[in-house]
Amino acid sequence: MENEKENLFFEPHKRGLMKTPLKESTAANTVLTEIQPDFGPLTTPTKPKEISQGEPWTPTANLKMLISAVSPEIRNRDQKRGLFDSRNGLPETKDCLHEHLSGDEYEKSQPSRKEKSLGLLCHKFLARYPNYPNPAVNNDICLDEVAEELNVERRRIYDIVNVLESLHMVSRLAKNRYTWHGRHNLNKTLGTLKSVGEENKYAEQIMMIKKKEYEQEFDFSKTYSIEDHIIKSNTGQNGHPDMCFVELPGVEFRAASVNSRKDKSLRVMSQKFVMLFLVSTPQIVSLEIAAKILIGEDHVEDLDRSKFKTKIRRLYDIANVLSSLNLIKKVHVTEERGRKPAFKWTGPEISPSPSGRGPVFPLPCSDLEAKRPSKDNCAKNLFSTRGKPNFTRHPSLIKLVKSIESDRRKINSAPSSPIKTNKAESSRDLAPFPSKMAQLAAICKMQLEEQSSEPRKKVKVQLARSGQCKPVAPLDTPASAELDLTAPSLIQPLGVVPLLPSPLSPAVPVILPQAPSGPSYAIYLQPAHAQTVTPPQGLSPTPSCKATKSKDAADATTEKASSDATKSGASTRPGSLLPVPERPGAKNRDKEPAGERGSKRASLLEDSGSKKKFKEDLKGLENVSATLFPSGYLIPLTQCSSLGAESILSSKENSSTLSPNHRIYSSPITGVIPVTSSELTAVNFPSFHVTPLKLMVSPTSVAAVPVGNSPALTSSHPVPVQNPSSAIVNFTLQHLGLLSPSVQVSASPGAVPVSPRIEAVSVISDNAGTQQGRASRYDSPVPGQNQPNGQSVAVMGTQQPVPVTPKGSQSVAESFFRTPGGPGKPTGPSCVDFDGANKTSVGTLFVPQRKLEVSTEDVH
DNA sequence: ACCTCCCGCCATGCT
DNA sequence: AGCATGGCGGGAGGT
Repeated sequence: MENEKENLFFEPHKRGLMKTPLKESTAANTVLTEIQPDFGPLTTPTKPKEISQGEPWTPTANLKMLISAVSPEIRNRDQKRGLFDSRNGLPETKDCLHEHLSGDEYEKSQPSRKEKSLGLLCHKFLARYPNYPNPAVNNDICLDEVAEELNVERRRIYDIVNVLESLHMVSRLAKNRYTWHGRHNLNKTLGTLKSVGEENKYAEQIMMIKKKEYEQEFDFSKTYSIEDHIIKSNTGQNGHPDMCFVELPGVEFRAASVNSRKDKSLRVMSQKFVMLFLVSTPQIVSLEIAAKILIGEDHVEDLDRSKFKTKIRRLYDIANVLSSLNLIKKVHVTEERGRKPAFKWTGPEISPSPSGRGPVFPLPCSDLEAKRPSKDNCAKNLFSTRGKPNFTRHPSLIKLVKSIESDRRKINSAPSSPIKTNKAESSRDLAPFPSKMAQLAAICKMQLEEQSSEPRKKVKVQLARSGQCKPVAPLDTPASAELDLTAPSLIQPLGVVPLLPSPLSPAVPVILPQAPSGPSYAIYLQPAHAQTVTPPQGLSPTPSCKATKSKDAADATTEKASSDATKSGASTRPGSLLPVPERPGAKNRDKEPAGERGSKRASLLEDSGSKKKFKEDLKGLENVSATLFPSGYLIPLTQCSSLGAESILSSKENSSTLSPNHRIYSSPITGVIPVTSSELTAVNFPSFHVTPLKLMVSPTSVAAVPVGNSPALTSSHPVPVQNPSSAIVNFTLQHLGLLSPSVQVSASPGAVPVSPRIEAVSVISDNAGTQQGRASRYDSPVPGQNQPNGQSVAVMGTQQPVPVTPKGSQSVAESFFRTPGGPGKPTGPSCVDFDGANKTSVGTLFVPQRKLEVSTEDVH
């Protein structure tokens, strides 16, 4: 066991699969083995089981730290008890103990509760895998095995995996299997989450709650109602509550989200919880506030105690895992009332829309539910649609998303279902889609903004980039490497890019630029359409894309496209996937399945009418461009139209496989990127200083990150986009008005002058270089692999909660988000409401925060 | 007495 | 029916 470390990348499950989950007693032996050696020095209570894991990847630093943090107490106890032998080879001892000991003794001997804590368990779990796994290696995780090895019930593993999944550190492959991604996508994910959090106005909500509390202290009970309303409205509208799982672009998260319950709490709660940290200025979030916000809908005050308590319990679970990841640490906030447990973000600073623009997009659940028959209601409990319809996203979007998800699920989820071979595939298939949408949306925004100023080229570039990024980052190792290379150059990426292509090309053999991408997209989209029934425009985004593509490409048949896409996916993976020996067949299967999926979907949905619908829709929309982005993802279409379409296509393609081409394009894109950032900024943070940074970042991200998706964009745009036309317009206008400067800036990332005002705020004087530096800060264990994404780390200066502009920004945002799903209808009215709400909220924002004294005490 | 949160029942969903 | 997931909250360990 010990030897295992040998490999740089070990395979997670080296062991045979044993199914039986053992309980501690039984499994004890096994378990012990597993634990890492790293601890060595420490007496880690836990079992050292496998040493192997630790080393290769991350420098064990993380583990050590974690362990040290966690374990000291435990160790001591353990030692006392003698139960643990943390050292290796002890398992036996343990067993003996058990056997010998009689009831009481035995029990005593058993690990104390702490030893069984989720946090510790999580450390053990994490210790098994490198932070930056080699994509080439098989990184599958067998839950049963892990449970056995760690000697815990499977239920606990689910808790961990669910949280990790929310961060896209793992993704579900199949029934009992997950794929370990490590921190490769972490920054990107965080960036996306931040963007989404901003969209949801979490910061505002937090302030409101604090304010409320503050008032309460003074017995201003009345304020509650008002505030509550506000909160509710925000939540609902913004969609927090509604939000479903936020998916990232590249990584194959799609798979992860597959499960039926996907949207449920733990995962979503985890993401929301993280969002709170990313959005709040002090980056300290108390459990109480988090619980209130997460509960959202319910009247905060009214919350039943039980519900509140339950929420808190869950938050502890999540916090334990996040703590193990070193993303947060426990602290206490002292307020007038007293000390409250809270957590402080200790993870990397994230720029709102770090690298990717498009990758992420939150899935809207609530609305869809209603509309959709689908069983999976996103939020059964938490987000309950019930309370209010919240949605950040338009119904149409939601529908799309759901449909997509459902498809995915069907495809992926089947527990028994064969494992998806490569992430690449799956990710490409599914992931791209969403991300693309997001990207598109972002692009559109950009375009809109830029319209005035800049030409489409940028747009295209961006698109291309986005496309590229996604595919590349997650999957291909090589890509990542390349990316890394690129990163340095940042702005100059262009030059770099070219290089990449060649390397990539090998990896992604077949990928035809457009063909692959096109098809794949189409596939996804269609289903949605079909299922959704939705309005043509709104839903069709994907389809539209296809349509566009098809148009561009000469209407390749969807089927072909799908097939191509599949192929491409397969091709893409190669590099990354290789590792998995077993699966050669599987891969094929997977591929095929994908193809099938695509074909099915396509055939079913697309062919039947989706395409036609799309076209029609498009026509209706008028412009092709519009069409492309049907639902608003791409909203900007009109303006972008010609360009947009192309860009879209390219992006899609890129995303899927084209990496090479895309990359190439992307380089140019750099310019593009900026735009994205601007968009993001505009949307989310118009007021915030972020913008500048973003700009900076974006380039970097682009260059650096293969993934390319701009989470921010995605997040922000995705939902909103739906009604492209109106919404977009509004956006644009607003942005221009508010953001214009930023926008411009973004537009010309490198050279372009920054908008004066914003700039000042952001102070981005740093240029690309800065970006990079920041970005990497956090992780770097594995240089090469590190994230390609590289989100820009742009750190924003301080963020202030509510800058002056908030209102405008909000309104804008709202419009996006809100956009009524209806394809045709832009969301006028709804928006209004929001605005009102928002404004209110805005006012609220200023609410005095309480003084929080944070005593950073570490817990554990 | 309160904070944490483990534990495992049992609902949910898929096969 | 059987199995995989995972919501949920009782109640116990810690402090």
